[in-house]
Amino acid sequence: MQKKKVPSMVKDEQLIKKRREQMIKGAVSLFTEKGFHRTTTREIAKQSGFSIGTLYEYIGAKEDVLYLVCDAIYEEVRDRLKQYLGTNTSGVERLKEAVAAYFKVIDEMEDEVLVMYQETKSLPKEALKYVLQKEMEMNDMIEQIVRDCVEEDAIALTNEEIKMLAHNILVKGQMWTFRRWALQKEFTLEQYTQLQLKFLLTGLKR
Amino acid sequence: MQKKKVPSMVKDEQLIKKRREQMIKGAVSLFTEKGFHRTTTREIAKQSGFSIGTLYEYIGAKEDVLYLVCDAIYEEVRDRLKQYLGTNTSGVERLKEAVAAYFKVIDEMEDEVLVMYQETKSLPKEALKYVLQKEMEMNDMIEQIVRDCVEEDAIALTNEEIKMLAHNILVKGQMWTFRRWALQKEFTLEQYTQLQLKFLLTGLKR
Amino acid sequence: MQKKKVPSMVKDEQLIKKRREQMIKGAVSLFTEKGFHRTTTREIAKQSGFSIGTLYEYIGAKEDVLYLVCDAIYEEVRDRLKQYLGTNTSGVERLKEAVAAYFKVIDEMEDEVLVMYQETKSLPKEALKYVLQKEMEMNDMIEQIVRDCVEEDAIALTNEEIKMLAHNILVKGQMWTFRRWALQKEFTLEQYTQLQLKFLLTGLKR
Amino acid sequence: MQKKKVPSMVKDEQLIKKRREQMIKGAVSLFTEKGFHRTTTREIAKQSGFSIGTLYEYIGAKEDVLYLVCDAIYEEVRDRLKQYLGTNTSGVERLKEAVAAYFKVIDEMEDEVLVMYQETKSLPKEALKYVLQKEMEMNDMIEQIVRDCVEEDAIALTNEEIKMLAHNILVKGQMWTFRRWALQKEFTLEQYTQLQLKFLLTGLKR
DNA sequence: CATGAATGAGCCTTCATTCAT
DNA sequence: GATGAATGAAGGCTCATTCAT
Repeated sequence: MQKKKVPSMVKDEQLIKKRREQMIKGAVSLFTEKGFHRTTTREIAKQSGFSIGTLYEYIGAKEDVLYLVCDAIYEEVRDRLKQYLGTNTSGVERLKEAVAAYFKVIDEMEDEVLVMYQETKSLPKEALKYVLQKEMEMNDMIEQIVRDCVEEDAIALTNEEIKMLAHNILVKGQMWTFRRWALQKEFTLEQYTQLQLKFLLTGLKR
Repeated sequence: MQKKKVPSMVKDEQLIKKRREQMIKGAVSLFTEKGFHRTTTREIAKQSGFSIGTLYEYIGAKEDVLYLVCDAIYEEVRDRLKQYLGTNTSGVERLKEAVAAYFKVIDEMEDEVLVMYQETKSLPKEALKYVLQKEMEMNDMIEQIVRDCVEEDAIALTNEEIKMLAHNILVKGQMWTFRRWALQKEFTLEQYTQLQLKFLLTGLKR
Repeated sequence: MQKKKVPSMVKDEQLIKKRREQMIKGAVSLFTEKGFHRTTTREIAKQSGFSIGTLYEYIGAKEDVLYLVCDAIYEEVRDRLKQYLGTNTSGVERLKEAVAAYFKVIDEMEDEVLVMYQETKSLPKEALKYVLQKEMEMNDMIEQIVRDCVEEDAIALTNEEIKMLAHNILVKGQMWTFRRWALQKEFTLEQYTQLQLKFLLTGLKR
Repeated sequence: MQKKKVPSMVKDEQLIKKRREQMIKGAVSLFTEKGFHRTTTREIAKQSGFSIGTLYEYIGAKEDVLYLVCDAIYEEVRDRLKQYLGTNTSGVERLKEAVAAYFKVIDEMEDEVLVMYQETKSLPKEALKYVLQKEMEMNDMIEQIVRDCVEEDAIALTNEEIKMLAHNILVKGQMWTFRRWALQKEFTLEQYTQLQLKFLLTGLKR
């Protein structure tokens, strides 16, 4: 699927990038605080450091901001994840490292992930599809890591089980944010990671 | 915490109950389709089968509708769950049955649960607290079932593990709705239940 | 001009009178507190001791309540004034007594007079005319008393002066209510009366 | 007391002033015709020559319009009055001129004064206080003129009498508007002024 | 006669978007 | 490119009035 083209009146690609970065940063903080719908375009413009007129030089509609935000977050989560993913280990160990890395990324980008997670549904259909595809790519990344384990005979899983496991891992990451009101009261990230890994893996080893 | 009193101009308690049931039903279908913020009070009234004026005879503000919806869903999930929970089995078997029952309830109330799940954050602070508490009660219910298993020596878990497991089970139920775009394409409820039970339990047995 | 007919669904004239008295009493207290426009018909009904449905059995529209209130107040002011007006004196003495009596009535009915005074303009045209006519009758009453003085040669005034004096007296009564935030801080009714009489009369005597 | 700050989204102070002047002009004509409560914000916007959206760029709430109107009128009355007040005369003559000037101003601003006079009570509490204070300033202005006469030995009055006289003069000005339905039928402004001056002064001279 | 639930026109206000400067 | 004043559709909510019981 094509990356959605967010329209801009401005030619200078460099400038577009810069302005949109300001925008995303401002928007995330506002969305975190009051959600997408309760945030006005004026507020976004102000928080981004420019006028409402300028905001609309770089987007076509308010929803584009949300799209940009979601897109950027996915990108960053993926990039950071790749960075953390040392490939020097293998088998279950690699899976554990991957999960821990994923959780770490999520924790670092708590607010962003939560926003993305809660507001995605407000995207217009086209954008939603695209973002959902990004989510599936994330899923595929995780799935691949699991699949590697299986192929290395480190664990034995059917194809369906692999898919399910990937979903589970993904959600366990997300729930660290959307259930933080309960989880982060009881566990540190490390505890959370260890416990979840235990639940995830125990019995999976040969 | 006190149940939030939603104000009504109408005195007949019976009627209030009836109208609010209409309201909740209408609202859920709309919230499912377009979300809380994109749904107008006029639409809610119409879908509920009465006028905008009448709607406001039974609520004080739009947010009250959301609260009523969330409250009703929790209540119904809990009631149905209790109904399904046959107490004739014990140990791990009982846990499995409970999880299956819980998943079944979630599946039956898909739309409702999804709405509640996605829109809860739009509640005003007081109402949010109350609803979050309901969520914790659900958590406690699951936790108790797990705890029973542990006390029967059916499984061995630390206190923290019990808590985490309860969270996991709860979320695994919810994700059936909020990831349905992926999960329900690949799995039937039965498959989903079986697979999740397998992941949940394998290795937990003595 | 005809007294405006306020429509009623009820036949029993006795009952109409009773209910409307309740209504006027309730309405005055509410209008005093929040003004005609900010008072709802529901509030009037409640304060009057019956339901909104019953209210509309005795009036045709909200404005009728205001009309009824204004009419009743004029009536009462006039009645009380007549009562106070001992006819045993004559000349300037009688004028002074009349003014003092008038001021006393105003003071006793402060709230009512103020309401009438401030809300009259909200009456529908027809009713306004009628009420304004009542005001003119009041004017005439005062004028007559002044005119008597002149005819008795107690004071010398042209016809125009008589008219103006009547207006002045009337307004001096009303201002005791609508400037009470200033006047009643500085003067008692007695002081106010004495001072105003002095201003009114000094120099008028032969 | 601080002048109430009416909020505006627009930054250009010059523009704010201009728009608010349009607004006040439009609002006065509407309030005169139908009163504050019966006038809608849309009507105000239209009459002012801009859209409802623009109206709200210059005020925070409908009541602000009323406040702006009242404030502006007081200001203008005071300014005009100062202008008319030639200081070349003294004693009773000066008082007479002042009263005549005041009446003239009132007559010129009939509608405005009447509006202010009748709708003041609809102001929110804070604004009401502020406007009442303006009224007291007016009072003080008149009082000072009277006091000057007394100090010049032109007339002899106790302190209380001075205060009362100021109130009387003020009200005699206002009544020219709120009793115009009667007074302006019978008198021209000049006649009214002469007669009132006569009543006011006769006997006050040494 | 009394009641009060139902109605919907209409109000105030917000805010995404445009466009002249 | 940047600005921010202008716009008006649309939303939440109120309340005078009606009418079935």
